[in-house]
Amino acid sequence: MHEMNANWDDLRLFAAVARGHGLAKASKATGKSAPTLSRRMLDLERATGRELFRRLPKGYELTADGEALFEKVTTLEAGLSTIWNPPARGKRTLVKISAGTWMSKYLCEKMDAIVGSDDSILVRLISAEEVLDISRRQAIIGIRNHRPHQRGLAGRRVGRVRFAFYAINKDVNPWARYTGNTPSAEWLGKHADEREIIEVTHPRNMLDLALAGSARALLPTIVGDRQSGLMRVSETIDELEGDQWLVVHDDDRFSPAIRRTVDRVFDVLRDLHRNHS
Amino acid sequence: MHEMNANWDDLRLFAAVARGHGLAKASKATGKSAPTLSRRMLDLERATGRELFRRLPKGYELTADGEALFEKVTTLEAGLSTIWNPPARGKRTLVKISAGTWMSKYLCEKMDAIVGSDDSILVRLISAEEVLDISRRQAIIGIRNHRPHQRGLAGRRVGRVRFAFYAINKDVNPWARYTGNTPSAEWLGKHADEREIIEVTHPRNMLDLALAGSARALLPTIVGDRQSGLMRVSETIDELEGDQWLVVHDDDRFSPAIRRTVDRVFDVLRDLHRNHS
DNA sequence: AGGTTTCATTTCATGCATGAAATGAACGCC
DNA sequence: GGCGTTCATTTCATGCATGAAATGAAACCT
Repeated sequence: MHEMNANWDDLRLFAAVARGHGLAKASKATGKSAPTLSRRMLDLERATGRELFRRLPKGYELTADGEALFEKVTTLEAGLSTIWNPPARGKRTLVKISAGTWMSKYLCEKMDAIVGSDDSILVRLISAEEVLDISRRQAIIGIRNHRPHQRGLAGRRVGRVRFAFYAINKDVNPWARYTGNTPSAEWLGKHADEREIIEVTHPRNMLDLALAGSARALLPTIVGDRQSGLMRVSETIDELEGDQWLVVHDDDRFSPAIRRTVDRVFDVLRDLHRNHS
Repeated sequence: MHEMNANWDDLRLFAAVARGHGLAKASKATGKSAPTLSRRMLDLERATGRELFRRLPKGYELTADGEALFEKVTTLEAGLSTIWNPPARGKRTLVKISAGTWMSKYLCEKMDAIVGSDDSILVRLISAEEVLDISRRQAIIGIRNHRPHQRGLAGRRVGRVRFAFYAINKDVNPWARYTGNTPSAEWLGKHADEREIIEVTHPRNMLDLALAGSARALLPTIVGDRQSGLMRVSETIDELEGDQWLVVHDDDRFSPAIRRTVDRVFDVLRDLHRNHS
């Protein structure tokens, strides 16, 4: 057996067998069964080319070679004792997720899948139409409609987003118009002309108007197609079609807690696109 | 994850990943696949509660925590380098097996199963009726008709041995009598009376006489019943019935080579008894 | 912009290490 | 001597860690 491939974990188990003077006590200490320990000790004797134990009816007794190895293993065990620190308890990682109105709404529906039983994170969902600065840590995770170009940011493409009008039926003609600074809001401003318009200052009010039968709302198809009580009343708008990205700061990929959260947010978003297209 | 259960082998793999600056080179060095290494590094990060790597498109880069751990692991790796010595090559263990005539004959038939491809042992089969002193290492393994009582000897019961007369047919009347110092030889001396006797000074000559049709031979049933050309021509002799034991010195149980040989001899003998009874 | 290469991660099938159960051995007690 | 206990080892079924294959991402080249 080549040195590089010998299982170091057999050393840890060896120490437990030596301390317990046999397999029975070591089995309790390590959570491995006695048959497994028996085999692993034979593996270790083969790897070292030495007889480490006398196998007696009442248990295992170290040989001189075994005593020497035990000393070496307890020394390295002590040296390793500082590396197995669990993360500080009660110290949650704040994970700021920024998304627009429609994505925020969806993430709220799926928050159980994002947080679950993970008590090492504290999620703050920042619902805003403007783009927060991830490189300055205004957000940790961003849902974006552009690929990240900024240095130090990493992006994962989630899917494609299209816009269309939605209403309770085709007879509804007025447009609900959001007056903010988004591509879809700008499109509405450019194409409204002399149409009957109802202006709102928050995107969710467009949806309210549509559901009330008062106006058509320009919504992402992944949102409108899932909304009961509404139907699509136009073709999709080519100008507004684009990709959706999950953006993270490179440095934050190193925290297991953040990695897990990123993965779960990504999964949730991918599900949305997968079930839609 | 509790410290006692953390897998030390992850540390060995960690060093390989750190040296190879990623999973691809470490996979070649360790013989583990990249997916496995990826999972094991995540396991280790969980056990330590630290981010050990930056995961980049071109591979893995150690964090400061990772650098610290790498230093510690290479130190312990160096400390362990002397324990993985393979056994000295070309140095065979001499395994002296002592048995009486009939068991020696049988073991010779089964020597392939005992030695096989095991080139770490050299078997010396000592065929003798007298009992060699295992505690003084005249023999390493003994096939005995008594349970070992001597301190430091360990015995494993193989089976039961019975004696009966064998001949080519019931019409053969002379007895072949071995003049040595065994229980069956003594029994023959006590019961021969005025019978026609042919004396021999070696047990195998009794068999020769029987096969030649010149005499009856008192043989263990496990021997006589297997001998083509002979049939049992008497009931078994109660006085001569007894157990057969495999006896080893306790100290010799620690050598893997001897252990293996003991196990194989035991298996071969058990087969004999199992197929017979 | 499209294609190729290299790397890591995910998905899925399966080999093998593991543990439950059975077995064997030794010891102690009645 | 028979029975019970404790321990280790063997046998057999199976859960899970592993690796093959697929997938995704980034970088580089044309």
